[in-house]
Amino acid sequence: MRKSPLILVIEDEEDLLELIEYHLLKEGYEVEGFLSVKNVEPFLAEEEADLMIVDRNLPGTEGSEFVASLRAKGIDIPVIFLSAKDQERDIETGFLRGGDDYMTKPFNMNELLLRIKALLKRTKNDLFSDRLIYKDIVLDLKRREVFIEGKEISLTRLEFDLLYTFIKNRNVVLSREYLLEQVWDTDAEHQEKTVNVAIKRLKEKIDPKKEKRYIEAIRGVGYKLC
Amino acid sequence: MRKSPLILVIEDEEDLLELIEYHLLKEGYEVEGFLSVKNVEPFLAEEEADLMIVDRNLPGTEGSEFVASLRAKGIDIPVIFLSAKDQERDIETGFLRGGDDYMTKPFNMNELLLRIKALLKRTKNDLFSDRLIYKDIVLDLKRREVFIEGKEISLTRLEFDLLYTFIKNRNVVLSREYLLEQVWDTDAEHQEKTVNVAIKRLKEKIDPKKEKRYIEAIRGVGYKLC
DNA sequence: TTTGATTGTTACAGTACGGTAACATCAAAA
DNA sequence: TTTTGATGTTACCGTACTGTAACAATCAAA
Repeated sequence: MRKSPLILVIEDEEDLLELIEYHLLKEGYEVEGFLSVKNVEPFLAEEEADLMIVDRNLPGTEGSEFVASLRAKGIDIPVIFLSAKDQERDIETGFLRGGDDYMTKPFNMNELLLRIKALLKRTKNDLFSDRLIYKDIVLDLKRREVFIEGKEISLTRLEFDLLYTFIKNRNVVLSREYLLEQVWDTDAEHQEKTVNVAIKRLKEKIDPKKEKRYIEAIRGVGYKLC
Repeated sequence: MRKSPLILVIEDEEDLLELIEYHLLKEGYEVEGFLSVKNVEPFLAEEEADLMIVDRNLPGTEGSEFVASLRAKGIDIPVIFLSAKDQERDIETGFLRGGDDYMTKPFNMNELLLRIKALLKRTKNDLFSDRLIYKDIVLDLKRREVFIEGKEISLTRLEFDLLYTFIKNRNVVLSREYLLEQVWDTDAEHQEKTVNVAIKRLKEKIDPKKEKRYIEAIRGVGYKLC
């Protein structure tokens, strides 16, 4: 695993790209540069980047559209946008998300480095507040992502909420009644059998080979995670 | 009482040890590092640690054996094991206890920090799990676990509820009628004989060698725990 | 010691419970 | 619209649990 953060830089002006890469490397970051959007996504399929620096004025795609398309696919990396002075106004109109930042060209390299540092720190702190870990299961609450032994698996809303409830109450036996209250709509009435099936489906996803037995049925009482 | 948790790190690679120490200190933990197993136990005799990070591949002793030997002496500190990739498989085969965790090298420092946080929080919470104790019997009500002389035994719903009722009413003679009311379905009618058999089965499980005689029959009246 | 009542033990059968799959329903996406 | 995926419902099966009855052991009083 990586010791220092990996930063992607997507910038079509080759000189500027090299300048940024140089400074980032000097700061001890790992850097991967791209002259266009083309090869970024395949790269991300292989490597987990910590931050992207994206020029908004790329040939072909708009930088912000590219980022939006990544987000639609669940790739959620904080971004620092580089934009021309005259685009400054657009910035405020929505495409910037909570974790993001931007700078207008021409910019001061020191300021960029400072912002990178700040952004990385911020996202790192976010991880602390939002991740729930049980054995080799990691739940990212904000992103609603689940990793088991480091590999991501996809859960439905119900399954995620169910697993979340179990991890929050690890080792405690939860009755079907309680689970229905916590996980299902409070107003809708459901049979307790419904819980059985939901748990069966969850088990199937988090432990398809039935090796781990994370969730156990406690006959006559309910279920528990142990 | 310590302000921040004390974490022991046992790792023979000096660089890695220093790296871990550095990050733990930065997170505000108190840290004590060891290059080998040798001085750990004397240290534990003096100081109460909250967590240990133990490399499984130490020169001389196997990390897990060392931890097992501590446990045999009643030193019961949660452990995060660091193991090489190819040892990953052993992990499941038993030496990992309920409170423990592990990571495979090379690992992500952030993830280690997350797991430390989670583990510390969990063990802290565990202290508050509500338990009912009678002599050497421990009932954990939320988890529905029963320990006798420290060893867990498994009870069915009926047996657990029965034992619970007895411990709640220790030294009091309980009539079969009362027990039927308390433990069995209130609506279903049962013979009083049913209680006899249920208690016989419970006795069998909590005292198979018939040494303890926890539950005693009071002729003509009922049963009591004494 | 004997006797009858009470309790313990065992075997057996019925039941309830949980797992599973198949189907139905619903909502969202294409 | 059609299609897809998510969720609820139902039915069925195997099994763990539990009630019952029959019998054995024990106890207490005579």
